[in-house]
Amino acid sequence: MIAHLDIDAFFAAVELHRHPEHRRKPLVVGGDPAGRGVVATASYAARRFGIHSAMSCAEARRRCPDAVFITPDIGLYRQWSARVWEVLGQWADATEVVGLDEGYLAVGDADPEARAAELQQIVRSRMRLSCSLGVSRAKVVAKVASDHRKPGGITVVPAGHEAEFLAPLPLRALPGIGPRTEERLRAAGLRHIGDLAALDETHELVSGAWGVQIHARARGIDPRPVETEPSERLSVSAERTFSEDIADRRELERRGSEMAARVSERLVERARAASTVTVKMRFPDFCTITRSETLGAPTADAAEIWAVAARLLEGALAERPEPLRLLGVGVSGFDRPRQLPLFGRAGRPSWIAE
DNA sequence: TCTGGGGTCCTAAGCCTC
DNA sequence: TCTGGAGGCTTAGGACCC
Repeated sequence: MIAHLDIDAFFAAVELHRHPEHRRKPLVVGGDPAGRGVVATASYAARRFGIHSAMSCAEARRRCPDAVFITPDIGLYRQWSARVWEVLGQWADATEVVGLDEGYLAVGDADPEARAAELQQIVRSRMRLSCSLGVSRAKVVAKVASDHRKPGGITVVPAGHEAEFLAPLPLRALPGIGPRTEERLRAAGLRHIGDLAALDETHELVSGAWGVQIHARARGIDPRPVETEPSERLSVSAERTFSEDIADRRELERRGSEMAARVSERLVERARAASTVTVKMRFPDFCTITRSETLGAPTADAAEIWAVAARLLEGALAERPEPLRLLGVGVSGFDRPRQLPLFGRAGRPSWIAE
């Protein structure tokens, strides 16, 4: 059996350990409520005001002017997360960490209820954190189940009852169905996961690789194992939403070249070079476009990455000469470098040709 | 007054090669 | 030499996730 463990309001819970004086107050971890930030995590006290993840902080403050707002400290959450999964790793046959606050554990077939309670107790006693667990034969069902009784709940779906468990739940409860897909499915008259599961395999909505997969998952079929090896990263990027839209080209170039330098640093840290450069631009109306170019040879050099990105930015702004709300620089298409940089000059790894 | 940042995966069109 | 299909690559965008 596979358990999905999800730490309840993780960022907020860590902040409450650091700031016990806020324990009784609604707490929001996220951006500046006076700026363009959004809510990363809201404590359960804040959720009672209708505040939830991804809501703009300005809206959150409107809903609860007395809430305490805290800027996320990702480094701290990483440390906590690493400790949680280190502890859990000693108690499960295998663990797969997904993000900072959740993951899967292989827990064997004997008394899953007791195993889940044991894991929950370990997180509570060793880390003083509350978590919810879902246990099932199928990964996707375990994930949905962990969300079923939050916070602090345990839901075990016995083998053979996966489809039955999923059937009455709303479409959005199934991972992979976001607002757009829900809208499409609802337009076709579907309301619950069971409606999707009941579609004939030949139905147009469940055609294509994605359709076949979501159809299988709706029926509780998910053969993915617990993956203990973290997958290789496929892209690296840096982006920034500006506090005010920027029209000035020189300012955009300054910000963009900084992002290229950050991306380059991260490539060098990982001893990687990339062959595709992408720039992302978001205009004041929130319309977002990307432009990318694939180079003849992979690079990790900040100046080279920025030279390509700047050209793409220039081209896009020639087509649409408007201020930018967001600018991003990213790279993908990784290649192992020919050799590791032993004595490379700062900002210019040694494997880049002079 | 809305709407982050860093990712992955899928699809589709256009182009190229075999 | 022309045609057409298959399939890969590049590019762009969309959707989704934590």
